Amino acid sequence: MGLDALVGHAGYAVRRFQLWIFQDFIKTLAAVDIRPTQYSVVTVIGANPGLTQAAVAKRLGIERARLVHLLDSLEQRKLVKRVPSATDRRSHALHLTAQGEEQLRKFKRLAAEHERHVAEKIGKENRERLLQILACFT
Amino acid sequence: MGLDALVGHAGYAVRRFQLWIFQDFIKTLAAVDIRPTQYSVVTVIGANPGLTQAAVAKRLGIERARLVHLLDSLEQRKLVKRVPSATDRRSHALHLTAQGEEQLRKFKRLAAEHERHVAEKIGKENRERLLQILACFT
DNA sequence: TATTGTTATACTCTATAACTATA
DNA sequence: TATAGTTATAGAGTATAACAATA
Repeated sequence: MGLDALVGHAGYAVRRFQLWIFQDFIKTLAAVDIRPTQYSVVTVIGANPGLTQAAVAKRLGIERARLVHLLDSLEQRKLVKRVPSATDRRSHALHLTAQGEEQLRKFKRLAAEHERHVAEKIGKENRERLLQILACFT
Repeated sequence: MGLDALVGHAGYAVRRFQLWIFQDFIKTLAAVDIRPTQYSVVTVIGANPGLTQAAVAKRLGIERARLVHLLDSLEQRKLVKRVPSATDRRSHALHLTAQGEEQLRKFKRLAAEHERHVAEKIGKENRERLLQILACFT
């Protein structure tokens, strides 16, 4: 069975690849129950303590409304905390808890393992090339 | 604001790229009201008339249950028809209508235009490299 | 007036399970 | 018993709009 025009479409290949990569990520981090979006949120807060919700949402391309629920869940799990902002009473400063910092190190180790799966799948050099080509989207 | 570990993750870049590419596809084909998944279904049926629903679903990595609704919509729009199979009364042979064939040519012209947008965004050679790297996922 | 976080709604997509009619 | 198509449901993800508190 032929795919005809789909073979020449970057979007089709990228979509299939993205599905594979997310499935592997979810499986590799299943023991800590962290999904790709959760990982991106915890990582960005860990690297930039004190950010507002609006700033995180904008940087990661997530809707503000969706981030509310993501943070609710992460806060319940004691990984993240919302601290009242000192300068703007509308906004929250986001921080990792001590437990969040500790867990993040574990998440990163597992994410690195996932990344090795990617390298095995498409080749180490191809993975590097891919990151270079798509650097403008990060 | 830094992304920390996210910068080195292929999955993050691929996800952001995929969102961009789908948005451009949807916008470029808005005049004919065709989304990426619909395009992939019509294209595969056009290139392989007579396929069963199960075969299309498996080839494109779509759930059988979801394909039912996709085909309902495409059939209502007179682009696709379900023909009773001659050999297996459980299954349908999928075909494009005459109108479907005609419309598909228009879809392909617009999809090619979208593909040029991709080439402009990441560069012609990078697009080629990307297709080569991800060929194993099609 | 505009922005922050929140709530609510709707629609798409994904993942299942179960049903029917066939094989 | 297994498979093809269908129906139904639940959970993510996306896209909006609107609201209260605050700037």
